[in-house]
Amino acid sequence: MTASTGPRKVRADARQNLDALLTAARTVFARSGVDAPAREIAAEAGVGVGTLYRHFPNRAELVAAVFTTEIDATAAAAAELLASHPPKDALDLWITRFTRFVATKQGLSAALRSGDPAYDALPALLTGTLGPALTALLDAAAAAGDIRNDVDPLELLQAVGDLSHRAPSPDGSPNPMVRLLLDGLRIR
Amino acid sequence: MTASTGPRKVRADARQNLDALLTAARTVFARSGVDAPAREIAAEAGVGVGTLYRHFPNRAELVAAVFTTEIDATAAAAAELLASHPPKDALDLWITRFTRFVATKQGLSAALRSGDPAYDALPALLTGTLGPALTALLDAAAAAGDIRNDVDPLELLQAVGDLSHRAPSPDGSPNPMVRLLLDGLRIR
DNA sequence: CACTATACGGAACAATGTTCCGCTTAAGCA
DNA sequence: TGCTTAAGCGGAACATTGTTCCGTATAGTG
Repeated sequence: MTASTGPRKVRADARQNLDALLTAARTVFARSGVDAPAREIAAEAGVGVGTLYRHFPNRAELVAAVFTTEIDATAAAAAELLASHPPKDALDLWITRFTRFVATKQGLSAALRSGDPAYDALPALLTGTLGPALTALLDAAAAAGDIRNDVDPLELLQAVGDLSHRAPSPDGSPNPMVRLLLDGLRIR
Repeated sequence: MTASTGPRKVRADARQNLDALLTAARTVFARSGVDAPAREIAAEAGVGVGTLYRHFPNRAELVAAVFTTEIDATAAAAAELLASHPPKDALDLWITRFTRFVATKQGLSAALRSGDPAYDALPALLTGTLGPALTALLDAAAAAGDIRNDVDPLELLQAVGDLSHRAPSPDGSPNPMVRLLLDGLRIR
């Protein structure tokens, strides 16, 4: 028995359109990058732009909504990796995964650092859910004496994002510059 | 006696307008960032947009023209630093200088990696003149056994640019993430 | 089945990069 | 010095985009 608070039920067509928009956005982002025109997404969803903006106050919110699931999964992976690998390996593996996530989303990296207020929601999403995950990894590796402990997780997260625009190499090996950055972290 | 090849001399007002545009662009870029509207730059120069586009085929060319001097100076600094410092120090100092240059130009870093074809001229300018400078520094430091020698200078240049968007700290100390990257380079 | 709040579509608006073109004027020449 | 003419100019006009607005359609509710 749901509370009697709701004045009305959400319209069925509204829910459908919302789903259609998310699906369309996923498709279009993959095809044309995160900067794809709103009209293109609306068209792909078979919906007017007005409907798009009714469901998402602006592009950034839509982008955020589309990637939330994947970001949450990435965050969750940190704990799993930590449970099944030595701290340093867990950190490396997780960073590689994060790198691949960013590199895979055309234009995400650029959007993240664009400074364009239209994309304000993205950094918040990333730091909010990935920040704690990375912090856990860094703490564990630092406790094991593998890496220095004077690095701000959020800064590192941002930095790795900055370096992750190149398409990932087919063999799955991480971006060489990210590797360099991680080497800088290591205590030798 | 100049050659008789020139069908006509460049008009005096054209040359003046070009100077005015460069000056105006420098001013506006400093005030509003590299993404400032073309109209704003034209207005600041007291000139129509048509004139702007007559002198520069697109925004990127204008941006490139404005920064060429400074970029050339930065490239030249490499040789000087190499002559007056141990290789490793020269490298550090130069990177710091480059970092400050990028960080100082609002939006330059974003423009560089935007992938927007409108800015294609910028990476070419940077890699073209700064690439050789950095190569010389890396070669010297590698020869001295200070750093690994398996790093692509252009990739490193790009990476440092990617990490240099934050405003430089007032004390002139380099970006911590750039520092980390350089630590990764070092042979310990 | 009627009523109404919700949601919709898409025209309209604003900002921006870039192109076009009729008018102006500096250079070259007599 | 005055003419001719091509170089150069200004800014309106066009195309693309993000976002807002509003008259119309309709799902939920009683």
